[in-house]
Amino acid sequence: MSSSQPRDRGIPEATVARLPLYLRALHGMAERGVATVSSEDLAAAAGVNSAKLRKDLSHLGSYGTRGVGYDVEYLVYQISRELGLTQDWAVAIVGVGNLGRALANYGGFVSRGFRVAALVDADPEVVGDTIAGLNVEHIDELEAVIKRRGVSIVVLAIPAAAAQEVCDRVVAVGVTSILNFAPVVLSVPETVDVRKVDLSIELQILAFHEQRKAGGPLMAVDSQ
Amino acid sequence: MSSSQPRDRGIPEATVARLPLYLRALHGMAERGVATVSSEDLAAAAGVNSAKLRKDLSHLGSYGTRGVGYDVEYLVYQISRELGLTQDWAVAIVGVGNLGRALANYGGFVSRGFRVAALVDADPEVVGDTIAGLNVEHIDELEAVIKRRGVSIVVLAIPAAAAQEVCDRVVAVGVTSILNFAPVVLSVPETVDVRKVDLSIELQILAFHEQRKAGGPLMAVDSQ
DNA sequence: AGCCCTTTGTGAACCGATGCACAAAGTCAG
DNA sequence: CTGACTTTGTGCATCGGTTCACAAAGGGCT
Repeated sequence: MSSSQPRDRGIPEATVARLPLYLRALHGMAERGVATVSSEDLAAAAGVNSAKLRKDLSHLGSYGTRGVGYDVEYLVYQISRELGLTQDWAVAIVGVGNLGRALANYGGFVSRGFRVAALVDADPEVVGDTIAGLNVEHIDELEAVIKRRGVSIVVLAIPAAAAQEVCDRVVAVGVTSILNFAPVVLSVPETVDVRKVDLSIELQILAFHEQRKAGGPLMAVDSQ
Repeated sequence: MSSSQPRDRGIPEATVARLPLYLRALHGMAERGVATVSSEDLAAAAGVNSAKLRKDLSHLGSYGTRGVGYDVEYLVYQISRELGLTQDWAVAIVGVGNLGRALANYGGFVSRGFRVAALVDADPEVVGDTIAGLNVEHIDELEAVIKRRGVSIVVLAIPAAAAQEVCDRVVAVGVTSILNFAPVVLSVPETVDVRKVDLSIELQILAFHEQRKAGGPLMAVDSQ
Protein backbone atom coordinates (compact mmCIF):
# COMPACT_ATOMS: atom_id res chain seq x y z
CA MET A 1 0.00 0.00 0.00
CA SER A 2 1.58 3.27 -1.07
CA SER A 3 1.56 6.35 1.08
CA SER A 4 -0.85 8.23 -1.14
CA GLN A 5 -4.16 6.45 -1.37
CA PRO A 6 -7.06 8.40 -2.85
CA ARG A 7 -8.90 6.75 0.01
CA ASP A 8 -10.28 9.38 2.25
CA ARG A 9 -11.24 12.31 0.14
CA GLY A 10 -14.54 12.45 -1.63
CA ILE A 11 -16.45 9.32 -0.88
CA PRO A 12 -19.75 9.86 -2.71
CA GLU A 13 -22.69 10.53 -0.45
CA ALA A 14 -24.62 7.67 -2.01
CA THR A 15 -21.81 5.32 -1.09
CA VAL A 16 -21.66 6.55 2.49
CA ALA A 17 -25.36 5.85 2.82
CA ARG A 18 -24.83 2.25 1.78
CA LEU A 19 -21.77 1.43 3.88
CA PRO A 20 -23.87 0.79 6.99
CA LEU A 21 -25.87 -1.69 4.95
CA TYR A 22 -22.78 -3.61 3.97
CA LEU A 23 -21.58 -3.47 7.51
CA ARG A 24 -24.76 -5.01 8.77
CA ALA A 25 -24.58 -7.82 6.26
CA LEU A 26 -20.94 -8.42 7.12
CA HIS A 27 -21.64 -8.58 10.83
CA GLY A 28 -24.21 -11.26 10.16
CA MET A 29 -21.71 -13.23 8.15
CA ALA A 30 -18.97 -12.86 10.73
CA GLU A 31 -21.35 -14.24 13.33
CA ARG A 32 -22.09 -17.23 11.15
CA GLY A 33 -18.39 -17.84 10.85
CA VAL A 34 -18.01 -16.87 7.19
CA ALA A 35 -14.37 -15.92 6.57
CA THR A 36 -14.48 -14.70 3.00
CA VAL A 37 -17.21 -13.33 0.77
CA SER A 38 -17.50 -12.43 -2.90
CA SER A 39 -18.94 -9.15 -4.08
CA GLU A 40 -21.78 -11.14 -5.58
CA ASP A 41 -22.79 -12.73 -2.28
CA LEU A 42 -22.30 -9.66 -0.18
CA ALA A 43 -24.30 -7.59 -2.62
CA ALA A 44 -27.15 -10.07 -2.45
CA ALA A 45 -27.11 -9.97 1.35
CA ALA A 46 -27.21 -6.20 1.34
CA GLY A 47 -29.85 -5.97 -1.36
CA VAL A 48 -27.83 -4.14 -4.01
CA ASN A 49 -26.18 -5.24 -7.23
CA SER A 50 -22.61 -6.39 -7.25
CA ALA A 51 -21.17 -3.79 -9.58
CA LYS A 52 -22.38 -1.07 -7.28
CA LEU A 53 -20.97 -2.80 -4.26
CA ARG A 54 -17.56 -3.19 -5.85
CA LYS A 55 -17.50 0.43 -6.90
CA ASP A 56 -18.52 1.52 -3.43
CA LEU A 57 -15.78 -0.51 -1.80
CA SER A 58 -13.22 0.68 -4.29
CA HIS A 59 -13.70 4.17 -2.92
CA LEU A 60 -12.28 3.05 0.40
CA GLY A 61 -9.31 1.30 -1.09
CA SER A 62 -8.41 -2.02 -2.63
CA TYR A 63 -9.34 -4.43 0.08
CA GLY A 64 -10.39 -7.46 -1.96
CA THR A 65 -8.40 -10.29 -3.46
CA ARG A 66 -9.10 -11.09 -7.09
CA GLY A 67 -10.20 -14.61 -7.61
CA VAL A 68 -11.17 -14.88 -3.95
CA GLY A 69 -13.27 -12.07 -2.61
CA TYR A 70 -13.15 -10.00 0.57
CA ASP A 71 -12.00 -11.05 4.00
CA VAL A 72 -15.02 -10.51 6.20
CA GLU A 73 -13.23 -9.42 9.37
CA TYR A 74 -10.90 -7.12 7.56
CA LEU A 75 -13.68 -5.48 5.60
CA VAL A 76 -15.73 -4.98 8.75
CA TYR A 77 -12.79 -3.18 10.24
CA GLN A 78 -12.15 -1.00 7.21
CA ILE A 79 -15.75 0.06 6.81
CA SER A 80 -16.09 0.70 10.54
CA ARG A 81 -13.02 2.84 10.52
CA GLU A 82 -14.20 4.77 7.47
CA LEU A 83 -17.54 5.48 9.08
CA GLY A 84 -15.84 6.49 12.29
CA LEU A 85 -17.33 3.64 14.30
CA THR A 86 -14.04 2.59 15.81
CA GLN A 87 -14.39 5.48 18.17
CA ASP A 88 -17.06 5.79 20.79
CA TRP A 89 -19.80 8.33 20.15
CA ALA A 90 -21.77 9.79 23.01
CA VAL A 91 -25.36 10.39 22.00
CA ALA A 92 -27.98 12.37 23.87
CA ILE A 93 -31.65 11.69 23.31
CA VAL A 94 -33.92 14.64 23.93
CA GLY A 95 -37.51 13.61 24.52
CA VAL A 96 -38.34 10.32 26.19
CA GLY A 97 -41.81 9.70 24.87
CA ASN A 98 -42.44 6.37 23.23
CA LEU A 99 -40.05 7.15 20.42
CA GLY A 100 -37.29 8.32 22.72
CA ARG A 101 -37.69 5.18 24.81
CA ALA A 102 -37.60 3.01 21.74
CA LEU A 103 -34.35 4.65 20.72
CA ALA A 104 -32.86 4.40 24.20
CA ASN A 105 -33.54 0.68 24.25
CA TYR A 106 -32.50 0.01 20.69
CA GLY A 107 -29.67 -2.49 20.67
CA GLY A 108 -28.54 -1.51 17.21
CA PHE A 109 -26.84 1.58 18.58
CA VAL A 110 -24.62 0.09 21.21
CA SER A 111 -23.35 -2.56 18.84
CA ARG A 112 -22.17 0.11 16.43
CA GLY A 113 -20.06 2.29 18.66
CA PHE A 114 -22.87 4.56 19.78
CA ARG A 115 -23.42 5.04 23.45
CA VAL A 116 -26.56 6.66 24.75
CA ALA A 117 -24.95 8.96 27.27
CA ALA A 118 -27.91 11.07 28.32
CA LEU A 119 -31.67 11.26 28.31
CA VAL A 120 -33.34 14.63 28.64
CA ASP A 121 -36.97 15.63 28.86
CA ALA A 122 -39.09 18.63 29.81
CA ASP A 123 -41.84 16.73 31.57
CA PRO A 124 -41.26 16.80 35.39
CA GLU A 125 -43.27 13.58 35.50
CA VAL A 126 -40.51 11.57 33.81
CA VAL A 127 -37.45 13.53 34.95
CA GLY A 128 -35.68 11.37 37.50
CA ASP A 129 -37.00 8.10 36.08
CA THR A 130 -34.55 5.47 34.98
CA ILE A 131 -34.90 4.32 31.38
CA ALA A 132 -32.58 1.79 29.81
CA GLY A 133 -30.32 2.22 32.82
CA LEU A 134 -30.10 5.97 32.51
CA ASN A 135 -31.41 8.74 34.67
CA VAL A 136 -33.68 11.16 32.80
CA GLU A 137 -32.48 14.72 33.32
CA HIS A 138 -34.31 18.00 33.03
CA ILE A 139 -34.17 20.00 29.86
CA ASP A 140 -32.85 22.97 31.86
CA GLU A 141 -29.70 20.91 32.31
CA LEU A 142 -29.36 20.34 28.56
CA GLU A 143 -26.23 22.39 27.98
CA ALA A 144 -24.54 21.17 31.15
CA VAL A 145 -25.28 17.53 30.36
CA ILE A 146 -23.97 17.80 26.82
CA LYS A 147 -20.71 19.29 28.01
CA ARG A 148 -20.26 17.02 30.99
CA ARG A 149 -20.84 13.82 29.03
CA GLY A 150 -18.97 14.86 25.91
CA VAL A 151 -22.05 14.41 23.74
CA SER A 152 -21.39 15.01 20.07
CA ILE A 153 -24.59 13.73 18.49
CA VAL A 154 -28.05 14.79 19.61
CA VAL A 155 -31.26 12.98 18.76
CA LEU A 156 -34.44 15.05 18.84
CA ALA A 157 -37.51 12.98 19.65
CA ILE A 158 -39.71 15.86 20.72
CA PRO A 159 -42.80 17.63 19.39
CA ALA A 160 -42.37 19.83 16.35
CA ALA A 161 -43.14 22.99 18.30
CA ALA A 162 -40.14 22.52 20.59
CA ALA A 163 -37.64 21.29 18.05
CA GLN A 164 -36.17 24.54 16.74
CA GLU A 165 -35.59 25.96 20.17
CA VAL A 166 -33.83 22.87 21.46
CA CYS A 167 -31.90 22.66 18.23
CA ASP A 168 -30.63 26.22 18.67
CA ARG A 169 -29.55 25.44 22.19
CA VAL A 170 -27.54 22.35 21.31
CA VAL A 171 -25.95 24.10 18.36
CA ALA A 172 -24.99 26.93 20.66
CA VAL A 173 -22.96 24.58 22.86
CA GLY A 174 -21.13 23.18 19.87
CA VAL A 175 -23.06 20.12 18.72
CA THR A 176 -22.70 19.71 14.96
CA SER A 177 -24.64 16.49 14.30
CA ILE A 178 -28.36 16.20 14.85
CA LEU A 179 -30.82 13.45 14.08
CA ASN A 180 -34.27 14.99 13.94
CA PHE A 181 -37.51 13.05 14.28
CA ALA A 182 -39.70 16.12 14.64
CA PRO A 183 -41.66 16.99 11.52
CA VAL A 184 -40.15 20.42 10.95
CA VAL A 185 -37.36 21.81 8.83
CA LEU A 186 -34.68 22.88 11.26
CA SER A 187 -32.66 25.91 10.42
CA VAL A 188 -29.00 25.57 11.38
CA PRO A 189 -25.63 27.02 10.40
CA GLU A 190 -24.17 25.17 7.45
CA THR A 191 -21.45 23.69 9.61
CA VAL A 192 -24.10 21.59 11.32
CA ASP A 193 -25.37 18.32 9.85
CA VAL A 194 -29.01 17.51 10.29
CA ARG A 195 -30.51 14.24 9.19
CA LYS A 196 -34.22 13.82 9.46
CA VAL A 197 -36.50 10.86 9.73
CA ASP A 198 -40.16 11.52 9.20
CA LEU A 199 -42.24 8.47 9.79
CA SER A 200 -45.27 9.81 8.02
CA ILE A 201 -43.32 10.70 4.88
CA GLU A 202 -42.41 7.10 4.33
CA LEU A 203 -46.04 6.10 4.57
CA GLN A 204 -47.04 8.77 2.10
CA ILE A 205 -44.54 7.49 -0.42
CA LEU A 206 -45.92 3.99 0.01
CA ALA A 207 -49.45 5.31 -0.46
CA PHE A 208 -48.44 6.95 -3.70
CA HIS A 209 -47.17 3.70 -5.15
CA GLU A 210 -49.99 1.68 -3.70
CA GLN A 211 -52.46 3.98 -5.38
CA ARG A 212 -50.80 3.34 -8.72
CA LYS A 213 -50.92 -0.37 -8.30
CA ALA A 214 -54.54 -0.35 -7.27
CA GLY A 215 -55.35 1.69 -10.34
CA GLY A 216 -55.38 5.35 -9.58
CA PRO A 217 -57.93 7.94 -10.70
CA LEU A 218 -57.26 7.18 -14.34
CA MET A 219 -56.15 3.58 -13.96
CA ALA A 220 -52.98 4.10 -15.89
CA VAL A 221 -51.79 0.94 -17.59
CA ASP A 222 -48.33 0.43 -16.29
CA SER A 223 -46.06 -0.94 -18.95
CA GLN A 224 -43.54 -2.19 -16.45
CA MET B 1 -55.14 22.37 -21.24
CA SER B 2 -55.83 19.47 -23.56
CA SER B 3 -57.46 16.25 -22.48
CA SER B 4 -54.14 14.44 -22.33
CA GLN B 5 -52.07 15.91 -19.56
CA PRO B 6 -48.71 14.28 -19.01
CA ARG B 7 -49.75 14.56 -15.40
CA ASP B 8 -49.95 11.14 -13.96
CA ARG B 9 -47.36 9.08 -15.70
CA GLY B 10 -43.81 9.11 -14.60
CA ILE B 11 -43.46 11.43 -11.68
CA PRO B 12 -39.77 11.10 -10.77
CA GLU B 13 -39.13 9.19 -7.59
CA ALA B 14 -37.12 12.09 -6.17
CA THR B 15 -40.13 14.33 -6.65
CA VAL B 16 -42.50 11.90 -4.98
CA ALA B 17 -40.20 11.82 -1.97
CA ARG B 18 -40.43 15.59 -1.64
CA LEU B 19 -44.16 16.04 -2.12
CA PRO B 20 -44.91 15.13 1.52
CA LEU B 21 -42.47 17.85 2.53
CA TYR B 22 -44.30 20.46 0.51
CA LEU B 23 -47.56 19.20 1.84
CA ARG B 24 -46.39 19.65 5.40
CA ALA B 25 -45.24 23.19 4.73
CA LEU B 26 -48.52 23.99 3.00
CA HIS B 27 -50.58 22.64 5.87
CA GLY B 28 -48.70 24.92 8.20
CA MET B 29 -49.42 27.88 5.97
CA ALA B 30 -53.08 27.01 5.58
CA GLU B 31 -53.38 26.94 9.35
CA ARG B 32 -51.81 30.36 9.61
CA GLY B 33 -54.34 31.63 7.10
CA VAL B 34 -51.96 32.15 4.19
CA ALA B 35 -53.97 32.09 0.96
CA THR B 36 -51.25 32.28 -1.65
CA VAL B 37 -47.59 31.42 -1.69
CA SER B 38 -44.73 31.92 -4.12
CA SER B 39 -42.37 29.12 -5.11
CA GLU B 40 -39.63 31.05 -3.35
CA ASP B 41 -41.41 31.12 0.00
CA LEU B 42 -42.74 27.60 -0.17
CA ALA B 43 -39.32 26.30 -1.11
CA ALA B 44 -37.79 28.05 1.88
CA ALA B 45 -40.41 26.58 4.19
CA ALA B 46 -39.75 23.10 2.85
CA GLY B 47 -36.00 23.47 2.88
CA VAL B 48 -35.32 23.11 -0.85
CA ASN B 49 -34.45 25.57 -3.58
CA SER B 50 -37.16 27.21 -5.61
CA ALA B 51 -36.18 25.89 -9.03
CA LYS B 52 -36.49 22.35 -7.76
CA LEU B 53 -39.82 23.07 -6.19
CA ARG B 54 -41.21 24.54 -9.40
CA LYS B 55 -40.00 21.62 -11.45
CA ASP B 56 -41.46 19.19 -8.97
CA LEU B 57 -44.84 20.87 -9.05
CA SER B 58 -44.76 21.11 -12.81
CA HIS B 59 -44.82 17.33 -12.93
CA LEU B 60 -48.28 17.35 -11.39
CA GLY B 61 -49.66 19.96 -13.71
CA SER B 62 -49.78 23.70 -14.07
CA TYR B 63 -51.33 24.76 -10.84
CA GLY B 64 -49.66 28.11 -10.27
CA THR B 65 -50.48 31.57 -11.48
CA ARG B 66 -47.64 33.58 -12.99
CA GLY B 67 -46.97 36.79 -11.22
CA VAL B 68 -48.88 35.54 -8.17
CA GLY B 69 -47.88 32.12 -6.95
CA TYR B 70 -49.81 29.08 -5.84
CA ASP B 71 -53.15 28.96 -4.10
CA VAL B 72 -52.41 27.16 -0.83
CA GLU B 73 -55.69 25.27 -0.49
CA TYR B 74 -55.75 24.20 -4.08
CA LEU B 75 -52.18 22.99 -4.02
CA VAL B 76 -52.80 21.04 -0.82
CA TYR B 77 -55.63 19.30 -2.57
CA GLN B 78 -53.67 18.53 -5.73
CA ILE B 79 -50.67 17.14 -3.91
CA SER B 80 -52.88 15.13 -1.57
CA ARG B 81 -54.70 13.64 -4.49
CA GLU B 82 -51.48 12.83 -6.30
CA LEU B 83 -50.09 11.07 -3.27
CA GLY B 84 -53.32 9.20 -2.79
CA LEU B 85 -54.11 10.84 0.52
CA THR B 86 -57.65 11.74 -0.38
CA GLN B 87 -58.55 8.17 0.29
CA ASP B 88 -58.38 6.49 3.64
CA TRP B 89 -55.58 3.97 4.14
CA ALA B 90 -55.90 1.26 6.74
CA VAL B 91 -52.56 0.54 8.34
CA ALA B 92 -51.66 -2.38 10.57
CA ILE B 93 -48.76 -2.12 12.96
CA VAL B 94 -47.08 -5.40 13.80
CA GLY B 95 -45.10 -5.24 17.01
CA VAL B 96 -46.16 -2.97 19.86
CA GLY B 97 -42.88 -2.46 21.63
CA ASN B 98 -41.83 1.10 22.27
CA LEU B 99 -41.51 1.82 18.57
CA GLY B 100 -44.86 0.29 17.70
CA ARG B 101 -46.48 2.34 20.46
CA ALA B 102 -44.80 5.48 19.28
CA LEU B 103 -46.18 4.88 15.81
CA ALA B 104 -49.64 4.02 17.07
CA ASN B 105 -49.78 7.31 18.98
CA TYR B 106 -48.20 9.41 16.28
CA GLY B 107 -50.60 12.14 15.28
CA GLY B 108 -48.91 12.71 11.95
CA PHE B 109 -50.56 9.64 10.50
CA VAL B 110 -54.18 10.37 11.20
CA SER B 111 -53.91 13.86 9.82
CA ARG B 112 -52.67 12.51 6.50
CA GLY B 113 -55.34 10.01 5.62
CA PHE B 114 -53.75 7.09 7.42
CA ARG B 115 -55.77 5.18 9.92
CA VAL B 116 -54.15 2.74 12.29
CA ALA B 117 -56.65 -0.06 11.90
CA ALA B 118 -54.95 -2.85 13.80
CA LEU B 119 -52.20 -3.60 16.29
CA VAL B 120 -50.72 -7.06 16.38
CA ASP B 121 -48.11 -8.63 18.63
CA ALA B 122 -46.77 -12.04 19.55
CA ASP B 123 -46.31 -11.41 23.26
CA PRO B 124 -49.28 -12.78 25.22
CA GLU B 125 -48.45 -10.20 27.85
CA VAL B 126 -49.59 -7.31 25.66
CA VAL B 127 -52.26 -9.05 23.58
CA GLY B 128 -55.59 -7.75 24.77
CA ASP B 129 -54.19 -4.45 25.98
CA THR B 130 -55.60 -1.24 24.61
CA ILE B 131 -53.12 1.10 23.03
CA ALA B 132 -54.08 4.35 21.39
CA GLY B 133 -57.66 3.21 21.59
CA LEU B 134 -57.02 -0.09 19.83
CA ASN B 135 -57.12 -3.62 21.05
CA VAL B 136 -53.86 -5.50 20.52
CA GLU B 137 -54.51 -8.75 18.70
CA HIS B 138 -52.49 -11.92 18.56
CA ILE B 139 -50.10 -12.56 15.72
CA ASP B 140 -51.93 -15.80 14.97
CA GLU B 141 -54.81 -13.62 13.86
CA LEU B 142 -52.61 -11.63 11.49
CA GLU B 143 -54.13 -12.80 8.23
CA ALA B 144 -57.68 -12.61 9.51
CA VAL B 145 -57.18 -9.11 10.89
CA ILE B 146 -55.68 -7.84 7.67
CA LYS B 147 -58.58 -9.12 5.63
CA ARG B 148 -61.28 -8.09 8.07
CA ARG B 149 -60.03 -4.51 8.41
CA GLY B 150 -59.09 -4.03 4.78
CA VAL B 151 -55.48 -3.28 5.68
CA SER B 152 -53.36 -2.34 2.69
CA ILE B 153 -50.19 -1.10 4.36
CA VAL B 154 -48.31 -3.00 7.03
CA VAL B 155 -45.72 -1.54 9.35
CA LEU B 156 -43.19 -3.96 10.80
CA ALA B 157 -41.87 -2.84 14.18
CA ILE B 158 -40.56 -6.21 15.28
CA PRO B 159 -37.16 -7.81 15.89
CA ALA B 160 -35.05 -8.62 12.86
CA ALA B 161 -35.34 -12.35 13.42
CA ALA B 162 -39.12 -12.32 13.00
CA ALA B 163 -39.37 -9.87 10.15
CA GLN B 164 -39.02 -12.11 7.12
CA GLU B 165 -41.55 -14.60 8.36
CA VAL B 166 -44.18 -11.98 9.13
CA CYS B 167 -43.38 -10.30 5.85
CA ASP B 168 -44.03 -13.52 3.94
CA ARG B 169 -47.33 -13.95 5.68
CA VAL B 170 -48.66 -10.48 4.93
CA VAL B 171 -47.50 -10.72 1.34
CA ALA B 172 -49.32 -14.04 1.07
CA VAL B 173 -52.62 -12.38 1.96
CA GLY B 174 -52.12 -9.70 -0.65
CA VAL B 175 -50.42 -6.78 1.08
CA THR B 176 -48.20 -4.94 -1.38
CA SER B 177 -46.87 -2.07 0.73
CA ILE B 178 -44.62 -2.58 3.72
CA LEU B 179 -42.79 -0.15 5.95
CA ASN B 180 -39.97 -2.04 7.63
CA PHE B 181 -38.19 -0.90 10.77
CA ALA B 182 -36.38 -4.18 11.34
CA PRO B 183 -32.72 -4.10 10.39
CA VAL B 184 -32.88 -6.79 7.71
CA VAL B 185 -33.20 -6.85 3.96
CA LEU B 186 -36.61 -8.33 3.27
CA SER B 187 -37.01 -10.47 0.24
CA VAL B 188 -40.33 -9.95 -1.52
CA PRO B 189 -41.87 -10.38 -4.97
CA GLU B 190 -41.18 -7.37 -7.14
CA THR B 191 -44.84 -6.39 -7.08
CA VAL B 192 -44.42 -5.52 -3.41
CA ASP B 193 -43.03 -2.19 -2.25
CA VAL B 194 -40.84 -2.16 0.81
CA ARG B 195 -39.53 1.00 2.38
CA LYS B 196 -37.14 0.71 5.22
CA VAL B 197 -36.16 2.95 8.05
CA ASP B 198 -33.07 1.97 9.96
CA LEU B 199 -32.45 4.24 12.89
CA SER B 200 -28.86 3.18 13.33
CA ILE B 201 -27.98 3.83 9.70
CA GLU B 202 -28.84 7.49 10.09
CA LEU B 203 -26.56 7.74 13.10
CA GLN B 204 -23.75 6.06 11.22
CA ILE B 205 -24.02 8.56 8.41
CA LEU B 206 -23.87 11.38 10.93
CA ALA B 207 -20.84 9.80 12.55
CA PHE B 208 -19.08 9.65 9.22
CA HIS B 209 -19.50 13.37 8.65
CA GLU B 210 -18.79 14.24 12.25
CA GLN B 211 -15.53 12.37 12.04
CA ARG B 212 -14.54 14.44 9.04
CA LYS B 213 -15.31 17.68 10.76
CA ALA B 214 -13.42 16.69 13.88
CA GLY B 215 -10.43 15.83 11.73
CA GLY B 216 -10.34 12.14 10.91
CA PRO B 217 -7.36 9.78 11.18
CA LEU B 218 -5.40 11.87 8.71
CA MET B 219 -6.98 15.22 9.49
CA ALA B 220 -7.79 15.95 5.88
CA VAL B 221 -7.97 19.65 5.17
CA ASP B 222 -11.40 20.20 3.83
CA SER B 223 -11.40 22.86 1.15
CA GLN B 224 -15.10 23.49 1.48
C1' DA C 1 -56.27 49.62 -22.99
C1' DG C 2 -51.42 49.53 -22.47
C1' DC C 3 -47.30 49.06 -19.82
C1' DC C 4 -44.52 47.38 -16.12
C1' DC C 5 -43.63 44.16 -12.69
C1' DT C 6 -43.72 39.67 -10.69
C1' DT C 7 -43.48 34.84 -10.85
C1' DT C 8 -44.24 30.58 -13.17
C1' DG C 9 -42.91 26.77 -16.20
C1' DT C 10 -39.28 24.73 -18.83
C1' DG C 11 -35.27 24.06 -22.28
C1' DA C 12 -30.66 23.09 -21.82
C1' DA C 13 -26.27 22.43 -19.51
C1' DC C 14 -24.36 20.15 -15.85
C1' DC C 15 -23.42 16.80 -12.26
C1' DG C 16 -23.39 12.65 -9.76
C1' DA C 17 -24.78 7.89 -9.66
C1' DT C 18 -25.63 3.49 -11.95
C1' DG C 19 -24.63 -0.52 -14.60
C1' DC C 20 -22.15 -2.89 -18.23
C1' DA C 21 -18.46 -5.31 -19.66
C1' DC C 22 -13.75 -6.45 -19.62
C1' DA C 23 -8.74 -6.28 -18.62
C1' DA C 24 -5.86 -7.04 -14.70
C1' DA C 25 -4.68 -9.78 -10.94
C1' DG C 26 -4.81 -13.26 -8.28
C1' DT C 27 -5.73 -18.63 -6.92
C1' DC C 28 -5.34 -23.40 -7.53
C1' DA C 29 -4.62 -27.90 -9.76
C1' DG C 30 -1.58 -30.70 -12.11
C1' DC D 1 5.94 -23.61 -13.86
C1' DT D 2 2.05 -23.23 -16.67
C1' DG D 3 -2.55 -22.70 -17.85
C1' DA D 4 -7.43 -22.55 -16.66
C1' DC D 5 -10.54 -20.32 -13.80
C1' DT D 6 -12.42 -16.91 -10.62
C1' DT D 7 -13.34 -12.44 -9.08
C1' DT D 8 -11.89 -7.78 -8.40
C1' DG D 9 -11.42 -2.96 -9.85
C1' DT D 10 -12.55 0.39 -13.28
C1' DG D 11 -13.24 2.98 -17.94
C1' DC D 12 -17.11 4.23 -20.30
C1' DA D 13 -21.78 4.91 -21.69
C1' DT D 14 -26.10 6.05 -19.77
C1' DC D 15 -29.53 7.77 -16.88
C1' DG D 16 -31.93 10.50 -13.61
C1' DG D 17 -31.82 14.59 -11.03
C1' DT D 18 -30.37 19.43 -10.19
C1' DT D 19 -29.58 24.04 -11.37
C1' DC D 20 -29.46 27.98 -14.28
C1' DA D 21 -31.53 31.36 -16.74
C1' DC D 22 -35.08 33.13 -19.52
C1' DA D 23 -39.28 33.44 -22.37
C1' DA D 24 -44.13 33.25 -21.58
C1' DA D 25 -48.01 34.44 -18.81
C1' DG D 26 -50.61 36.76 -15.85
C1' DG D 27 -51.89 40.82 -12.46
C1' DG D 28 -52.55 45.47 -11.39
C1' DC D 29 -51.68 50.45 -11.82
C1' DT D 30 -52.37 54.50 -14.47
